[in-house]
Amino acid sequence: MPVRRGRSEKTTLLDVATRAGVSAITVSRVLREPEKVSQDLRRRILDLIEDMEYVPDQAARALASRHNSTFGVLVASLTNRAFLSFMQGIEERVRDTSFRIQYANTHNCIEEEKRQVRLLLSQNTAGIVLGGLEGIGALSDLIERANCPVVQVVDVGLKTPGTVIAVDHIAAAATATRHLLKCGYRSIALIGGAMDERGRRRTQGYCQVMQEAGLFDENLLQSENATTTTQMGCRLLRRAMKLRPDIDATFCQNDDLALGVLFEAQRMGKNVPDDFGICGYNDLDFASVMEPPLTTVRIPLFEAGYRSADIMIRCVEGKAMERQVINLGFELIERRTTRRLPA
Amino acid sequence: MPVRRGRSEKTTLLDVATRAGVSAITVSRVLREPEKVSQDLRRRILDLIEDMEYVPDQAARALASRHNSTFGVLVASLTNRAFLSFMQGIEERVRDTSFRIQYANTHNCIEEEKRQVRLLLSQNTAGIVLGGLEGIGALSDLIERANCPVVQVVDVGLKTPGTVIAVDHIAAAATATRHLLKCGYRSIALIGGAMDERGRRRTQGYCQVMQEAGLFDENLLQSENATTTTQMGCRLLRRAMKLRPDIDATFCQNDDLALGVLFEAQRMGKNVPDDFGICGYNDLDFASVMEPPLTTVRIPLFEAGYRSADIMIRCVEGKAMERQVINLGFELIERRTTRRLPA
DNA sequence: CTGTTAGCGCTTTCAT
DNA sequence: ATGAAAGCGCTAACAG
Repeated sequence: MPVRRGRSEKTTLLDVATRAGVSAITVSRVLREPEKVSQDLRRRILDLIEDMEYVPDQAARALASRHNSTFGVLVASLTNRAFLSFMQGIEERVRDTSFRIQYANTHNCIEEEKRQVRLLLSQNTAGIVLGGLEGIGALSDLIERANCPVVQVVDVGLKTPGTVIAVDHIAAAATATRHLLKCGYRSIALIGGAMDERGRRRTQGYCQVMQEAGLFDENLLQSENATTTTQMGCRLLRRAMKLRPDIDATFCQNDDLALGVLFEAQRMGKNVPDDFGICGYNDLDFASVMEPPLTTVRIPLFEAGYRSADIMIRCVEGKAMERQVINLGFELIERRTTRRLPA
Repeated sequence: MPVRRGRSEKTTLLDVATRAGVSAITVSRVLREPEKVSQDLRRRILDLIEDMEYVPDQAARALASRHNSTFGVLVASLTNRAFLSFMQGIEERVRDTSFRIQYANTHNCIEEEKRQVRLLLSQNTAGIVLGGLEGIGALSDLIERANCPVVQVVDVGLKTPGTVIAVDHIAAAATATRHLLKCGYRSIALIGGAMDERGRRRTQGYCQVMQEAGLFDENLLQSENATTTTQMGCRLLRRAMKLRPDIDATFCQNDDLALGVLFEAQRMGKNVPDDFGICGYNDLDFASVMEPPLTTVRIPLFEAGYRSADIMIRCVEGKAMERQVINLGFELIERRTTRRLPA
């Protein structure tokens, strides 16, 4: 390494102990079980630690104790705004604790998921959060054998060991589609992104409702297996209109897409919501202030992250919990990219 | 811990060595310096490793070698889309290497920055990336003493030790403002977000140009010291118009804000770009497909992330480099939220 | 090319 | 309430 070496060899526990005239273990205790050390001594050592700028070596700690204080957070992709909310939730809960977070991105690849989970497990990670991964099935063996809490954010009804924060994408998508029907739209296109588990479930919810209504048509399904973007929304709407020029509404699998659809619809000279309805998904920040404001389905992703972290922390701290399944629910937020329901 | 214990004690290097009838160090070598072990033996051991599902213990490795294979990435906040691009760049470069990434969020707090950097340094982190932090000055001591590469993404002209990826926010903001003036707008408001270092510099660039033009007015400055959102864009435009109803253009410090300004301007019945010009910042994904498409300044954040990681990796791999300063530049992208320049 | 010895910095376990 | 001894799983340094 071409890099300048730190000038001072770093301070160790022993250095502090020697200076304090005690043995290493006492200093160690001050840090981890302060109540087991007498007032005076404790204070003296604490001062010394500050003075000497002693910082414990996590590697040594992890090796000796076989416990690690980092949580592993695995998500399928970093590109999506939805994941940002999720990560923010985790962050918020972990903040001001001594836990650290290691994020990894599996790029929607099952092999990579396995590799990463195996890696985390072998490092005595304090806990693992799996957000929106693909290989639920493939992972269950690993998860069962885990000796740390594993929290997964997955769709309702998917079987998996470990604690589950569930989101019901099928029901949410069905609700959105049904809403569009109630508003009187008939040719409702589905504008979608990545065909991961969640995407497939949303598609399924949409298809069920459309079939029941006798309005299903494959040509109404437009998606690209990639991260959703506003640009993609524009592109997919154009593509859909070519196949079915009579389309009078879209259910978009993400508000990003919906934003694109709105702009593209404006370019096409359509009047939203009278001629053309739009329903989004996720209630991203801009949804409420678009013109017109976007009707969308809100999934509490921040909360999902927050509670994932909370579960891990409680578990590690011994405030145990049985394996549990938490359903976060969803909410249809009716704004003005869809017509008022006929009275 | 209430959690089920892993059934098998985990396999160690020694286990593999014993089974192979060699000493531990040989197995260790197979993993780290395979060329130093004979073909046959190497293959035999590799098979065994696979068979026994041996995964090296990173903590032990880090402790023994005093090297850690994770990079620390410190950013001021996770909420901003700009950081997402940056993180994606890092991710892309680190992908398919054996390095791991540990992100931390300093919540725009200098104390927290110090704490985190100190922590990373004490853990023999392989490298550190500091993205858009506040305490450049406060950190320089720590950075100088670092024994690993430290890459900072900061504004041009800020003095700091370590390698720097520089962005010239003053010049970029000045260019944007000048463009609006050239288009013939006169009452140009500044719509801003977090007053961190970058924000202040952008403001500075704007102020300089407006002052030179004799058009500066404090009432044209509208900002909230918080993460930019589309909603904030709407709010700030309304606020600005109250103070200066004659505003005919805005320079927004983020495209998020610009999106909000566009919607709000539409609600006010303004005609963009004829009555009202908008210039954004960052060229986020939706900028090119808005209606009308957004004039904005592109800062290559993905590239900043990619190159940060690249520098660290090269440095660690010994393909050394002197401390360097890389200026990524910026680009004004003229679209249609600003009038055509008079010919 | 392979092995021996020592020890990274901390915590565990058992004593006092 | 404090300490001594041992060792976590691995790699550095030196031998052969």
